[in-house]
Amino acid sequence: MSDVIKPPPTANPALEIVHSPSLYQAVAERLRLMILENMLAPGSRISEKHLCETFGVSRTPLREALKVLANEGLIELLPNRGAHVTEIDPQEVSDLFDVMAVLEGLSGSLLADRASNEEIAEIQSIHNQMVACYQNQERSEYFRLNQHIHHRLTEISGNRVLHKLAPSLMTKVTRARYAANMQLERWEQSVEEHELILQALKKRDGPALSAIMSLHMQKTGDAVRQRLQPN
Amino acid sequence: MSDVIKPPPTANPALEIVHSPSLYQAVAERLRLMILENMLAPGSRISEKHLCETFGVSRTPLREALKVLANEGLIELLPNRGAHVTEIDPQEVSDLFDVMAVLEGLSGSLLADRASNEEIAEIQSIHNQMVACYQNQERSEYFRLNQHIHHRLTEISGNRVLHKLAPSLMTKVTRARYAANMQLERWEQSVEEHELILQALKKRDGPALSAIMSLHMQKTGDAVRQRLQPN
DNA sequence: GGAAGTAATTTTGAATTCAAAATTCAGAAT
DNA sequence: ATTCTGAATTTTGAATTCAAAATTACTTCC
Repeated sequence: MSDVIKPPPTANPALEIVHSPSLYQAVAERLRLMILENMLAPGSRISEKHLCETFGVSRTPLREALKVLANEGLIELLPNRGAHVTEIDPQEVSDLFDVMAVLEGLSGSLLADRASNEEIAEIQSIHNQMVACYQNQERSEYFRLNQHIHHRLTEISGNRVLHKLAPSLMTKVTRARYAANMQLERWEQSVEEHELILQALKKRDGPALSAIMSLHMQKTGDAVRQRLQPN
Repeated sequence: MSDVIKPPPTANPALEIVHSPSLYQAVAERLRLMILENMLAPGSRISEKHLCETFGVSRTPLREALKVLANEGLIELLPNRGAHVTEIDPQEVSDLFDVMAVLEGLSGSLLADRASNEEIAEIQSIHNQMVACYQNQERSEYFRLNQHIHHRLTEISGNRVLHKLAPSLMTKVTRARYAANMQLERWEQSVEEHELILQALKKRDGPALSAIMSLHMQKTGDAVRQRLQPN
Protein backbone atom coordinates (compact mmCIF):
# COMPACT_ATOMS: atom_id res chain seq x y z
CA MET A 1 0.00 0.00 0.00
CA SER A 2 2.85 2.37 -0.64
CA ASP A 3 1.71 3.68 -3.99
CA VAL A 4 -1.74 4.88 -3.04
CA ILE A 5 -2.55 7.87 -5.16
CA LYS A 6 -3.73 10.57 -2.84
CA PRO A 7 -7.08 11.79 -4.20
CA PRO A 8 -7.88 15.49 -4.40
CA PRO A 9 -8.94 16.72 -0.95
CA THR A 10 -11.89 14.36 -0.65
CA ALA A 11 -13.93 12.04 -2.78
CA ASN A 12 -17.35 12.65 -1.24
CA PRO A 13 -18.35 16.29 -1.82
CA ALA A 14 -20.68 16.08 1.17
CA LEU A 15 -17.61 15.67 3.34
CA GLU A 16 -15.68 18.54 1.93
CA ILE A 17 -14.49 21.25 4.23
CA VAL A 18 -15.89 24.53 3.04
CA HIS A 19 -16.86 27.98 4.36
CA SER A 20 -14.43 27.71 7.26
CA PRO A 21 -13.95 30.44 9.82
CA SER A 22 -11.02 28.32 10.88
CA LEU A 23 -10.12 24.82 9.95
CA TYR A 24 -10.69 23.14 13.30
CA GLN A 25 -14.18 24.61 13.52
CA ALA A 26 -15.10 23.38 10.09
CA VAL A 27 -13.82 19.93 11.01
CA ALA A 28 -15.69 19.99 14.32
CA GLU A 29 -18.85 21.00 12.51
CA ARG A 30 -18.53 18.15 10.04
CA LEU A 31 -17.77 15.64 12.75
CA ARG A 32 -20.76 16.76 14.79
CA LEU A 33 -23.01 16.23 11.80
CA MET A 34 -21.52 12.83 11.07
CA ILE A 35 -22.02 11.69 14.65
CA LEU A 36 -25.50 13.18 14.74
CA GLU A 37 -26.62 11.30 11.67
CA ASN A 38 -25.01 8.10 12.83
CA MET A 39 -22.53 8.06 9.96
CA LEU A 40 -20.07 7.32 12.72
CA ALA A 41 -21.57 4.51 14.74
CA PRO A 42 -21.85 4.92 18.51
CA GLY A 43 -18.97 3.16 20.21
CA SER A 44 -16.89 3.01 17.07
CA ARG A 45 -13.31 4.07 17.12
CA ILE A 46 -12.28 7.15 15.18
CA SER A 47 -9.10 6.71 13.20
CA GLU A 48 -7.21 9.97 13.00
CA LYS A 49 -5.43 9.01 9.83
CA HIS A 50 -8.59 7.93 8.10
CA LEU A 51 -10.46 11.12 9.01
CA CYS A 52 -7.52 13.26 7.97
CA GLU A 53 -7.65 11.68 4.54
CA THR A 54 -11.42 12.00 4.37
CA PHE A 55 -11.33 15.68 5.22
CA GLY A 56 -8.07 16.44 3.49
CA VAL A 57 -6.53 18.13 6.51
CA SER A 58 -3.54 17.36 8.68
CA ARG A 59 -3.78 15.89 12.14
CA THR A 60 -3.33 19.18 13.98
CA PRO A 61 -6.72 20.77 13.21
CA LEU A 62 -8.42 17.38 13.42
CA ARG A 63 -7.09 16.76 16.90
CA GLU A 64 -8.13 20.25 18.00
CA ALA A 65 -11.64 19.47 16.78
CA LEU A 66 -11.61 16.16 18.65
CA LYS A 67 -10.77 17.97 21.88
CA VAL A 68 -13.75 20.26 21.43
CA LEU A 69 -16.12 17.41 20.63
CA ALA A 70 -14.84 15.50 23.64
CA ASN A 71 -15.63 18.51 25.79
CA GLU A 72 -19.15 18.50 24.38
CA GLY A 73 -19.48 14.83 25.20
CA LEU A 74 -19.97 13.56 21.66
CA ILE A 75 -16.77 11.56 21.72
CA GLU A 76 -14.50 10.10 24.38
CA LEU A 77 -10.75 10.42 24.28
CA LEU A 78 -8.98 7.48 25.86
CA PRO A 79 -5.35 8.46 26.52
CA ASN A 80 -3.08 6.77 24.00
CA ARG A 81 -5.99 4.73 22.72
CA GLY A 82 -7.78 7.08 20.41
CA ALA A 83 -11.19 8.64 20.14
CA HIS A 84 -14.49 6.77 20.36
CA VAL A 85 -17.96 7.95 19.51
CA THR A 86 -19.94 8.00 22.75
CA GLU A 87 -22.72 5.45 23.08
CA ILE A 88 -26.27 6.70 23.29
CA ASP A 89 -27.08 5.86 26.88
CA PRO A 90 -30.87 5.69 27.41
CA GLN A 91 -30.47 6.95 30.97
CA GLU A 92 -28.45 9.93 29.83
CA VAL A 93 -30.96 10.71 27.10
CA SER A 94 -33.70 10.59 29.69
CA ASP A 95 -31.74 12.92 31.94
CA LEU A 96 -31.12 15.19 28.98
CA PHE A 97 -34.81 15.65 28.30
CA ASP A 98 -35.46 16.46 31.97
CA VAL A 99 -32.89 19.23 31.75
CA MET A 100 -34.20 20.46 28.42
CA ALA A 101 -37.71 20.54 29.85
CA VAL A 102 -36.84 22.99 32.62
CA LEU A 103 -34.84 25.11 30.20
CA GLU A 104 -37.80 25.24 27.83
CA GLY A 105 -39.91 26.25 30.80
CA LEU A 106 -37.59 29.16 31.47
CA SER A 107 -37.65 30.07 27.82
CA GLY A 108 -41.46 30.16 27.91
CA SER A 109 -41.57 32.46 30.93
CA LEU A 110 -39.19 34.90 29.32
CA LEU A 111 -40.84 34.77 25.91
CA ALA A 112 -44.23 35.81 27.22
CA ASP A 113 -42.67 38.96 28.63
CA ARG A 114 -40.20 39.80 25.94
CA ALA A 115 -41.40 38.72 22.50
CA SER A 116 -42.38 41.61 20.27
CA ASN A 117 -45.41 41.49 18.00
CA GLU A 118 -43.14 41.15 15.01
CA GLU A 119 -41.32 38.25 16.59
CA ILE A 120 -44.57 36.50 17.43
CA ALA A 121 -45.67 36.97 13.83
CA GLU A 122 -42.39 35.44 12.69
CA ILE A 123 -42.89 32.43 14.94
CA GLN A 124 -46.44 32.10 13.68
CA SER A 125 -45.11 32.12 10.14
CA ILE A 126 -42.61 29.35 10.84
CA HIS A 127 -45.34 27.40 12.59
CA ASN A 128 -47.60 27.73 9.54
CA GLN A 129 -44.85 26.35 7.35
CA MET A 130 -44.45 23.44 9.74
CA VAL A 131 -48.16 22.67 9.60
CA ALA A 132 -47.96 22.69 5.80
CA CYS A 133 -45.03 20.28 5.95
CA TYR A 134 -47.00 18.03 8.24
CA GLN A 135 -49.95 17.99 5.87
CA ASN A 136 -47.66 17.15 2.97
CA GLN A 137 -45.76 14.66 5.09
CA GLU A 138 -42.47 16.39 4.33
CA ARG A 139 -40.60 14.88 7.17
CA SER A 140 -37.10 16.24 6.82
CA GLU A 141 -38.19 19.78 6.07
CA TYR A 142 -40.48 19.66 9.12
CA PHE A 143 -37.50 18.49 11.13
CA ARG A 144 -35.42 21.37 9.87
CA LEU A 145 -38.10 23.93 10.67
CA ASN A 146 -38.56 22.40 14.10
CA GLN A 147 -34.87 22.98 14.83
CA HIS A 148 -35.18 26.48 13.50
CA ILE A 149 -38.24 27.46 15.54
CA HIS A 150 -36.66 26.18 18.74
CA HIS A 151 -33.52 28.10 17.95
CA ARG A 152 -35.44 31.31 17.31
CA LEU A 153 -37.52 30.88 20.44
CA THR A 154 -34.47 30.68 22.68
CA GLU A 155 -33.02 33.63 20.85
CA ILE A 156 -36.15 35.73 21.26
CA SER A 157 -36.35 34.77 24.93
CA GLY A 158 -33.39 37.12 25.25
CA ASN A 159 -31.39 34.94 27.62
CA ARG A 160 -28.02 34.63 25.93
CA VAL A 161 -26.78 31.86 28.17
CA LEU A 162 -29.85 29.82 27.33
CA HIS A 163 -29.38 30.55 23.67
CA LYS A 164 -25.77 29.42 23.74
CA LEU A 165 -26.46 26.37 25.86
CA ALA A 166 -29.49 24.99 24.03
CA PRO A 167 -27.81 24.12 20.72
CA SER A 168 -25.19 21.86 22.24
CA LEU A 169 -27.88 20.04 24.23
CA MET A 170 -30.11 20.02 21.17
CA THR A 171 -27.38 18.25 19.23
CA LYS A 172 -27.70 15.36 21.64
CA VAL A 173 -31.49 15.53 21.56
CA THR A 174 -31.40 15.35 17.78
CA ARG A 175 -28.97 12.47 17.92
CA ALA A 176 -31.29 10.57 20.23
CA ARG A 177 -34.24 11.31 17.98
CA TYR A 178 -32.36 10.01 14.97
CA ALA A 179 -31.56 6.88 16.90
CA ALA A 180 -35.17 6.56 18.09
CA ASN A 181 -36.53 7.20 14.58
CA MET A 182 -39.76 8.85 15.65
CA GLN A 183 -43.13 7.67 14.43
CA LEU A 184 -46.06 9.43 12.88
CA GLU A 185 -48.47 9.21 15.81
CA ARG A 186 -46.22 11.41 17.88
CA TRP A 187 -45.89 13.77 14.93
CA GLU A 188 -49.55 14.70 15.00
CA GLN A 189 -49.47 15.23 18.74
CA SER A 190 -46.38 17.35 18.42
CA VAL A 191 -48.06 19.64 15.92
CA GLU A 192 -50.98 20.07 18.29
CA GLU A 193 -48.64 20.98 21.11
CA HIS A 194 -46.99 23.57 18.92
CA GLU A 195 -50.45 24.97 18.26
CA LEU A 196 -50.98 25.37 22.01
CA ILE A 197 -47.58 27.03 22.34
CA LEU A 198 -48.52 29.60 19.71
CA GLN A 199 -51.81 30.32 21.46
CA ALA A 200 -50.15 30.89 24.82
CA LEU A 201 -47.45 33.02 23.21
CA LYS A 202 -50.02 35.22 21.49
CA LYS A 203 -51.90 35.63 24.76
CA ARG A 204 -48.53 36.32 26.42
CA ASP A 205 -49.56 33.98 29.18
CA GLY A 206 -46.19 33.30 30.84
CA PRO A 207 -47.14 30.50 33.22
CA ALA A 208 -49.15 28.69 30.55
CA LEU A 209 -46.44 29.08 27.91
CA SER A 210 -43.79 27.91 30.32
CA ALA A 211 -45.87 24.87 31.28
CA ILE A 212 -46.72 23.91 27.70
CA MET A 213 -43.18 24.29 26.36
CA SER A 214 -41.82 22.26 29.23
CA LEU A 215 -44.50 19.62 28.76
CA HIS A 216 -43.84 19.48 25.03
CA MET A 217 -40.20 18.66 25.69
CA GLN A 218 -41.16 16.10 28.35
CA LYS A 219 -43.50 14.34 25.95
CA THR A 220 -40.90 14.30 23.23
CA GLY A 221 -38.61 12.80 25.82
CA ASP A 222 -41.21 10.17 26.75
CA ALA A 223 -41.56 9.14 23.12
CA VAL A 224 -37.81 8.89 22.63
CA ARG A 225 -37.39 7.01 25.92
CA GLN A 226 -39.99 4.47 24.87
CA ARG A 227 -38.22 3.71 21.63
CA LEU A 228 -34.77 3.53 23.15
CA GLN A 229 -35.86 1.16 25.88
CA PRO A 230 -38.16 -1.34 24.21
CA ASN A 231 -39.17 -3.04 27.42
CA MET B 1 17.65 37.58 22.81
CA SER B 2 19.29 34.51 21.32
CA ASP B 3 21.03 33.27 24.44
CA VAL B 4 18.10 33.16 26.83
CA ILE B 5 18.68 30.36 29.28
CA LYS B 6 15.52 28.31 29.33
CA PRO B 7 14.50 27.96 33.00
CA PRO B 8 13.40 24.62 34.41
CA PRO B 9 9.74 24.04 33.48
CA THR B 10 8.43 27.06 35.31
CA ALA B 11 9.47 29.57 37.88
CA ASN B 12 6.25 29.84 39.85
CA PRO B 13 5.42 26.47 41.41
CA ALA B 14 1.76 27.43 41.59
CA LEU B 15 1.69 27.41 37.82
CA GLU B 16 3.37 24.10 37.35
CA ILE B 17 1.63 21.48 35.30
CA VAL B 18 1.20 18.42 37.44
CA HIS B 19 -1.04 15.35 37.78
CA SER B 20 -1.98 15.45 34.12
CA PRO B 21 -4.25 12.93 32.48
CA SER B 22 -3.08 14.58 29.31
CA LEU B 23 -1.20 17.75 28.79
CA TYR B 24 -3.91 19.81 27.14
CA GLN B 25 -6.32 19.04 29.97
CA ALA B 26 -3.85 20.11 32.60
CA VAL B 27 -3.23 23.32 30.69
CA ALA B 28 -6.97 23.92 30.28
CA GLU B 29 -7.46 23.35 34.00
CA ARG B 30 -4.74 25.86 34.89
CA LEU B 31 -6.06 28.41 32.46
CA ARG B 32 -9.60 28.07 33.80
CA LEU B 33 -8.32 28.73 37.29
CA MET B 34 -6.27 31.71 36.18
CA ILE B 35 -9.24 33.25 34.40
CA LEU B 36 -11.54 32.45 37.31
CA GLU B 37 -9.33 34.21 39.81
CA ASN B 38 -8.79 37.16 37.51
CA MET B 39 -5.09 36.47 37.18
CA LEU B 40 -5.82 37.00 33.50
CA ALA B 41 -7.79 40.20 33.28
CA PRO B 42 -11.06 40.21 31.36
CA GLY B 43 -10.51 41.55 27.86
CA SER B 44 -6.77 41.03 28.00
CA ARG B 45 -5.00 39.33 25.18
CA ILE B 46 -3.41 35.96 25.78
CA SER B 47 0.06 35.60 24.33
CA GLU B 48 0.67 32.03 23.25
CA LYS B 49 4.42 32.34 23.56
CA HIS B 50 4.21 33.81 27.01
CA LEU B 51 1.86 31.12 28.30
CA CYS B 52 3.97 28.38 26.75
CA GLU B 53 6.96 29.66 28.68
CA THR B 54 4.92 30.03 31.86
CA PHE B 55 3.62 26.48 31.65
CA GLY B 56 6.70 24.97 30.10
CA VAL B 57 4.82 23.32 27.26
CA SER B 58 4.89 23.71 23.51
CA ARG B 59 2.21 25.53 21.55
CA THR B 60 0.39 22.40 20.44
CA PRO B 61 -1.19 21.40 23.77
CA LEU B 62 -1.68 25.05 24.69
CA ARG B 63 -3.65 25.73 21.53
CA GLU B 64 -5.74 22.61 22.08
CA ALA B 65 -6.59 23.91 25.53
CA LEU B 66 -7.47 27.33 24.10
CA LYS B 67 -9.94 25.70 21.72
CA VAL B 68 -11.67 23.97 24.61
CA LEU B 69 -11.83 27.13 26.70
CA ALA B 70 -13.20 29.04 23.74
CA ASN B 71 -15.92 26.43 23.42
CA GLU B 72 -16.75 26.97 27.10
CA GLY B 73 -16.94 30.69 26.51
CA LEU B 74 -14.12 31.70 28.85
CA ILE B 75 -12.01 33.08 26.03
CA GLU B 76 -12.63 34.33 22.52
CA LEU B 77 -10.49 33.31 19.58
CA LEU B 78 -10.26 35.99 16.94
CA PRO B 79 -8.92 34.41 13.73
CA ASN B 80 -5.30 35.42 13.18
CA ARG B 81 -5.53 37.85 16.08
CA GLY B 82 -5.11 35.68 19.09
CA ALA B 83 -7.08 34.75 22.18
CA HIS B 84 -8.76 37.20 24.52
CA VAL B 85 -10.24 36.60 27.94
CA THR B 86 -13.97 37.23 27.66
CA GLU B 87 -15.33 40.26 29.45
CA ILE B 88 -17.71 39.72 32.34
CA ASP B 89 -20.92 41.02 30.86
CA PRO B 90 -23.45 41.91 33.62
CA GLN B 91 -26.33 40.95 31.36
CA GLU B 92 -24.82 37.56 30.67
CA VAL B 93 -24.14 36.99 34.36
CA SER B 94 -27.74 37.85 35.08
CA ASP B 95 -28.89 35.41 32.41
CA LEU B 96 -26.57 32.81 33.81
CA PHE B 97 -28.15 32.96 37.25
CA ASP B 98 -31.62 32.62 35.74
CA VAL B 99 -30.51 29.43 34.04
CA MET B 100 -28.75 28.15 37.15
CA ALA B 101 -31.89 28.83 39.19
CA VAL B 102 -34.09 26.53 37.11
CA LEU B 103 -31.39 23.87 37.08
CA GLU B 104 -31.14 24.06 40.87
CA GLY B 105 -34.90 23.72 40.95
CA LEU B 106 -34.69 20.52 38.95
CA SER B 107 -31.93 19.29 41.19
CA GLY B 108 -34.12 19.87 44.22
CA SER B 109 -37.06 17.94 42.79
CA LEU B 110 -34.87 14.98 42.00
CA LEU B 111 -33.00 15.06 45.29
CA ALA B 112 -36.15 14.77 47.37
CA ASP B 113 -36.98 11.53 45.59
CA ARG B 114 -33.58 10.02 45.21
CA ALA B 115 -31.27 10.97 48.07
CA SER B 116 -30.52 8.08 50.41
CA ASN B 117 -30.35 8.54 54.17
CA GLU B 118 -26.59 8.16 54.02
CA GLU B 119 -26.34 10.83 51.37
CA ILE B 120 -28.51 13.20 53.37
CA ALA B 121 -26.28 12.58 56.37
CA GLU B 122 -23.26 13.40 54.22
CA ILE B 123 -24.82 16.66 53.07
CA GLN B 124 -25.71 17.48 56.67
CA SER B 125 -22.11 16.89 57.63
CA ILE B 126 -20.78 19.22 54.95
CA HIS B 127 -23.36 21.78 55.98
CA ASN B 128 -22.22 21.57 59.61
CA GLN B 129 -18.65 22.22 58.53
CA MET B 130 -19.86 25.23 56.57
CA VAL B 131 -21.67 26.62 59.59
CA ALA B 132 -18.48 26.20 61.61
CA CYS B 133 -16.54 28.06 58.93
CA TYR B 134 -19.10 30.84 59.00
CA GLN B 135 -18.82 31.18 62.76
CA ASN B 136 -15.03 31.32 62.51
CA GLN B 137 -15.24 33.62 59.50
CA GLU B 138 -13.10 31.26 57.44
CA ARG B 139 -14.10 32.69 54.14
CA SER B 140 -12.10 30.71 51.63
CA GLU B 141 -12.74 27.36 53.27
CA TYR B 142 -16.46 28.18 53.35
CA PHE B 143 -16.25 29.00 49.66
CA ARG B 144 -14.57 25.69 48.95
CA LEU B 145 -17.16 23.72 50.90
CA ASN B 146 -19.93 25.64 49.16
CA GLN B 147 -18.58 24.51 45.81
CA HIS B 148 -18.29 20.99 47.14
CA ILE B 149 -21.81 20.77 48.53
CA HIS B 150 -23.30 22.05 45.28
CA HIS B 151 -21.26 19.53 43.37
CA ARG B 152 -22.39 16.67 45.57
CA LEU B 153 -26.02 17.76 45.42
CA THR B 154 -26.10 17.65 41.63
CA GLU B 155 -24.33 14.32 41.76
CA ILE B 156 -26.78 12.85 44.26
CA SER B 157 -29.69 14.17 42.22
CA GLY B 158 -28.75 11.38 39.85
CA ASN B 159 -29.16 13.39 36.66
CA ARG B 160 -25.84 12.94 34.89
CA VAL B 161 -26.47 15.65 32.33
CA LEU B 162 -27.13 18.10 35.12
CA HIS B 163 -24.04 16.95 36.93
CA LYS B 164 -21.88 17.42 33.84
CA LEU B 165 -23.44 20.73 32.91
CA ALA B 166 -23.38 22.45 36.28
CA PRO B 167 -19.60 22.69 36.76
CA SER B 168 -18.96 24.60 33.56
CA LEU B 169 -21.75 27.03 34.41
CA MET B 170 -20.52 27.18 37.99
CA THR B 171 -17.10 28.24 36.72
CA LYS B 172 -18.72 31.33 35.32
CA VAL B 173 -20.79 31.86 38.45
CA THR B 174 -17.64 31.68 40.53
CA ARG B 175 -15.89 34.06 38.19
CA ALA B 176 -18.72 36.54 38.55
CA ARG B 177 -18.64 36.18 42.32
CA TYR B 178 -14.92 36.82 42.38
CA ALA B 179 -15.50 39.89 40.25
CA ALA B 180 -18.36 41.02 42.48
CA ASN B 181 -16.30 40.36 45.61
CA MET B 182 -19.26 39.29 47.73
CA GLN B 183 -19.92 40.83 51.10
CA LEU B 184 -20.63 39.45 54.54
CA GLU B 185 -24.27 40.49 54.89
CA ARG B 186 -25.24 38.08 52.13
CA TRP B 187 -23.13 35.43 53.85
CA GLU B 188 -25.40 35.19 56.87
CA GLN B 189 -28.48 35.04 54.69
CA SER B 190 -26.87 32.37 52.56
CA VAL B 191 -26.19 30.18 55.57
CA GLU B 192 -29.82 30.52 56.61
CA GLU B 193 -30.98 29.48 53.15
CA HIS B 194 -28.75 26.44 53.32
CA GLU B 195 -30.38 25.62 56.62
CA LEU B 196 -33.79 25.68 54.95
CA ILE B 197 -32.47 23.49 52.13
CA LEU B 198 -31.33 20.90 54.66
CA GLN B 199 -34.70 20.93 56.37
CA ALA B 200 -36.61 20.39 53.14
CA LEU B 201 -34.20 17.68 52.08
CA LYS B 202 -34.62 15.81 55.35
CA LYS B 203 -38.40 16.06 55.00
CA ARG B 204 -37.99 14.95 51.38
CA ASP B 205 -40.37 17.70 50.42
CA GLY B 206 -39.71 17.92 46.68
CA PRO B 207 -41.64 21.07 45.79
CA ALA B 208 -40.29 22.93 48.81
CA LEU B 209 -36.71 21.82 48.18
CA SER B 210 -36.97 22.75 44.53
CA ALA B 211 -38.35 26.17 45.38
CA ILE B 212 -35.76 26.91 48.05
CA MET B 213 -32.78 25.79 46.01
CA SER B 214 -33.97 27.81 43.06
CA LEU B 215 -34.61 30.83 45.25
CA HIS B 216 -31.20 30.49 46.85
CA MET B 217 -29.56 30.72 43.43
CA GLN B 218 -31.78 33.63 42.44
CA LYS B 219 -30.83 35.55 45.56
CA THR B 220 -27.17 34.86 45.02
CA GLY B 221 -27.73 36.18 41.53
CA ASP B 222 -29.45 39.29 42.86
CA ALA B 223 -26.50 40.03 45.14
CA VAL B 224 -23.98 39.56 42.34
CA ARG B 225 -26.09 41.63 39.94
CA GLN B 226 -26.22 44.49 42.42
CA ARG B 227 -22.46 44.62 42.77
CA LEU B 228 -21.74 44.32 39.06
CA GLN B 229 -24.14 47.11 38.17
CA PRO B 230 -23.59 49.80 40.81
CA ASN B 231 -26.44 51.96 39.62
C1' DG C 1 -2.74 -26.68 17.52
C1' DG C 2 -2.39 -23.10 20.92
C1' DA C 3 -0.03 -19.93 24.17
C1' DA C 4 3.76 -16.86 25.23
C1' DG C 5 7.23 -13.86 24.15
C1' DT C 6 9.41 -10.65 21.08
C1' DA C 7 10.11 -7.83 17.01
C1' DA C 8 7.83 -4.85 13.50
C1' DT C 9 4.26 -1.74 12.57
C1' DT C 10 0.94 1.50 13.55
C1' DT C 11 -1.06 5.12 16.27
C1' DT C 12 -0.91 8.60 19.46
C1' DG C 13 1.08 12.81 22.13
C1' DA C 14 3.69 16.60 21.72
C1' DA C 15 7.52 19.49 19.75
C1' DT C 16 9.19 21.55 15.86
C1' DT C 17 8.97 23.66 11.40
C1' DC C 18 7.07 26.39 7.72
C1' DA C 19 4.01 29.71 5.49
C1' DA C 20 0.73 33.30 5.80
C1' DA C 21 -1.23 37.02 8.22
C1' DA C 22 -0.84 40.75 11.37
C1' DT C 23 1.84 43.94 13.90
C1' DT C 24 5.66 46.93 14.67
C1' DC C 25 9.02 50.05 13.40
C1' DA C 26 11.77 53.13 10.51
C1' DG C 27 12.05 56.45 7.22
C1' DA C 28 10.11 59.60 3.73
C1' DA C 29 6.84 62.92 2.30
C1' DT C 30 3.63 66.45 3.33
C1' DA D 1 5.32 67.23 13.83
C1' DT D 2 2.22 64.01 11.66
C1' DT D 3 0.82 60.76 8.52
C1' DC D 4 1.81 57.47 5.03
C1' DT D 5 4.54 53.71 3.05
C1' DG D 6 6.92 49.51 3.18
C1' DA D 7 10.33 46.43 5.13
C1' DA D 8 11.44 43.71 9.37
C1' DT D 9 9.59 41.28 13.10
C1' DT D 10 6.34 38.83 15.56
C1' DT D 11 2.38 35.93 15.93
C1' DT D 12 -0.76 32.79 14.30
C1' DG D 13 -2.54 28.56 11.52
C1' DA D 14 -1.45 24.31 10.01
C1' DA D 15 1.78 20.60 8.36
C1' DT D 16 5.48 17.90 9.49
C1' DT D 17 8.58 15.48 12.45
C1' DC D 18 9.98 12.79 16.42
C1' DA D 19 9.46 9.87 20.47
C1' DA D 20 6.66 6.99 23.28
C1' DA D 21 2.92 3.93 23.73
C1' DA D 22 -0.04 0.52 21.92
C1' DT D 23 -1.27 -2.79 18.53
C1' DT D 24 -0.24 -6.31 15.35
C1' DA D 25 2.36 -10.03 13.45
C1' DC D 26 5.59 -13.47 13.76
C1' DT D 27 8.33 -16.89 15.84
C1' DT D 28 9.24 -20.21 19.21
C1' DC D 29 8.08 -23.34 22.62
C1' DC D 30 5.04 -26.43 24.94
